[in-house]
Order: sequence, then C-alpha cells, then structure tokens
Amino acid sequence: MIEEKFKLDNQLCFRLYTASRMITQAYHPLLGEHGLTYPQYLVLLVLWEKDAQPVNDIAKRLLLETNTVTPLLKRMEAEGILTRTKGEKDARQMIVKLTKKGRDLQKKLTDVPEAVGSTVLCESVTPETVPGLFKMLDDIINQLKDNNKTTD
Amino acid sequence: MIEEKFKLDNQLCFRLYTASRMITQAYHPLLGEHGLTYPQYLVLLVLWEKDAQPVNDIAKRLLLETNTVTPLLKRMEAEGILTRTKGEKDARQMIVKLTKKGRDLQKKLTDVPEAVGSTVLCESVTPETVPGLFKMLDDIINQLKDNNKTTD
DNA sequence: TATATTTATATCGTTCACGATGCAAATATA
DNA sequence: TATATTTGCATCGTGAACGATATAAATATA
Repeated sequence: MIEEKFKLDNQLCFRLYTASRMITQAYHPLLGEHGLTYPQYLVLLVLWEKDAQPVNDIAKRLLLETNTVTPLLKRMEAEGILTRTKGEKDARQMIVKLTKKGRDLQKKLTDVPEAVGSTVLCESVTPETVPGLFKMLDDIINQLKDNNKTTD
Repeated sequence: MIEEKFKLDNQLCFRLYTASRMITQAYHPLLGEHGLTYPQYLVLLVLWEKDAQPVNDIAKRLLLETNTVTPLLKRMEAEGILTRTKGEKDARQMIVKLTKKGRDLQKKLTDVPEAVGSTVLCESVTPETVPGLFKMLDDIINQLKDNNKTTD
C-alpha cells in the first residue's frame, strides 16, 4: 500500500509545476504570433516597467540566475527587441535597453493579459479569491527563496 | 506609465512559475543525493502507486507529452531504476517497470515529502489553508487542460 | 481482405533552468 | 600601491518541455 505522503494527488509541487506549465501553454499561441516565448515576455514586462537595466537587475527581478537570463537576452537581441551595451560607469555591467520594436510590442500584446486571465477564471479562482492565492504563492516564494539560499 | 495589467507583480503566471521553480529547487539537494531529478521523482511517484504502466499512461498521469517522458524514462533506465519492455498484447506499447533499485528508492526517500512540506509551511500556507490552495490549482489545471487542447 | 486511419512511441530541433566554472573589472585590504 | 576578494557577466554541460515530424502496430473502413 502506497503511503499518503507519496501520492501524486497530495503533492503541492506537482500542482504548481503543472499549473505553471498549463498557463505557459495558454500564453504560447498568443506570444508565438509575435515570435516570443513566455520567459521572453517576462523580460519585456520587466523592461516595460523600467528600461535600461543591467542583466543582474533583470535576473534578480525574475528570481533567475544570469546564466539563464544572458542567453535569453542574446536571443532577444538577435530578434531586434533589445540592445545590450557595456555600462559606462561599471564596465562589467551589460545595460539592456528596449529598441523601438521592443517598446512597440506592448501595444501589439495589449490583449494578452486579458485573454489569458479570462481562461484562468473559474469557480474557485475569481477576482475575490485571487488576492488570497497571490498571498499564498508570495509567501511560498519568499519562504523558499531564503531557504534555498541558506541550505544549498 | 505602465498599465496595471502589464505589471509583473500582478501576474498569476509569474507567481506559479516562480513558486514551482522554488519548490523544485527545494527538492534538488534531497533528490540529487540519490541521483534523481524532480521530474524523475514524479515518475517514481506514479510507478510506486501502480507499477508496470505503458509510457502513455505515465505521460497522461503527469499531463506531459510522450516526447518529454520518453527521454526521461530512458535516462532512468540507464540508471537502473526501471526497465522498458515491449508490450505483449500491444507491440506498440512500452511497459515501464520498476527494478528493485527503483522500488527501494521509496524507503530511501521516506523523509523527503516531510522535509519539503515543512519548508513550505508559513503564515498563509497551513494544514487548514492547503486544501483551498489545492482546489484553486486543480481548477486552474482542469480549466486550462481542456482549453489548451481546443484552442491550439 | 486491401486500404485508410488511429494509436503508441520515438526522434529532432529549439529554448529554457541551473550547477559548475571562468574571466575581467571593481573594490577592499595589506 | 600591490595583492586579495568580490562582483557582474558569460560559457559549458545536462536535463527537461514541447512543437513538429516519423514510424510501426493496431484498428476501422471500404
């Protein structure tokens, strides 16, 4: 007899992992139309909020490592979405700036948040319950963010 | 001025994506000790529940495609955790069976669910609130599972 | 029964994630 | 100021994810 703790249906992580993949898949056709992947879209969200950031700031904002972000940015640079230029004050930094194409993508993607948002709404996930869900996910993220650093 | 809908802090998907990655990272040192990755651990959970399943059943259970699962299973086969043998009734199927090593891993990993579970518990995520979180994630998954099929 | 379709799995190419490592610029310390 | 340390970024290798495509076996249809 399988123990309760090993049952797939009792795993929080499997649910998060699956839900994350499913929403990313929901973004896929909408972003793919404009030659973007979901992680690239996240980079755009960061740069639309604040343009001209060093790689490290972008990575920190997305809670990713630079070894994930650097190749991502290079691909986006190759697509003409952004530029990467050596920092003037600090020559180690690479400052990432949106091109006109990168800025213009915001208008083109204006319907995306709504479209994905509407597919997620259901019985238990409503404008009333989403803040509670956000709180739980934020708490998990903050808890583990610190924990993974100290125990690895 | 950036619109609310494009703010990173308003994105459900980014939270799910990050929370998923963070929990996977929490599993990493515990599983790595036994030469396992998190997706491989998921395969073990499936096979511990029911051994000797065709590739397709495992993939369906994990909501993954066979082109993700096949290489994963091959790596696990190379590690001696499981065997893959042609089905007798249906020669198209590959039946996946645990080896003794694969079965024995359950005892070795006995403390893992507890260890990870305890790192996740926090103010808003408690034994009382987890069922509600499960319900929301399950609803999102089910909603998108169907939606991604019909609209892609 | 011959042919078409479906099903189960595998192969290939691209893009993440991420640990490990390397390197040059900046900063701290001797 | 010379040396050590830290910081910012990049490179490399491995293992997922996943779209597209291929192939063989099973099933349905003509």
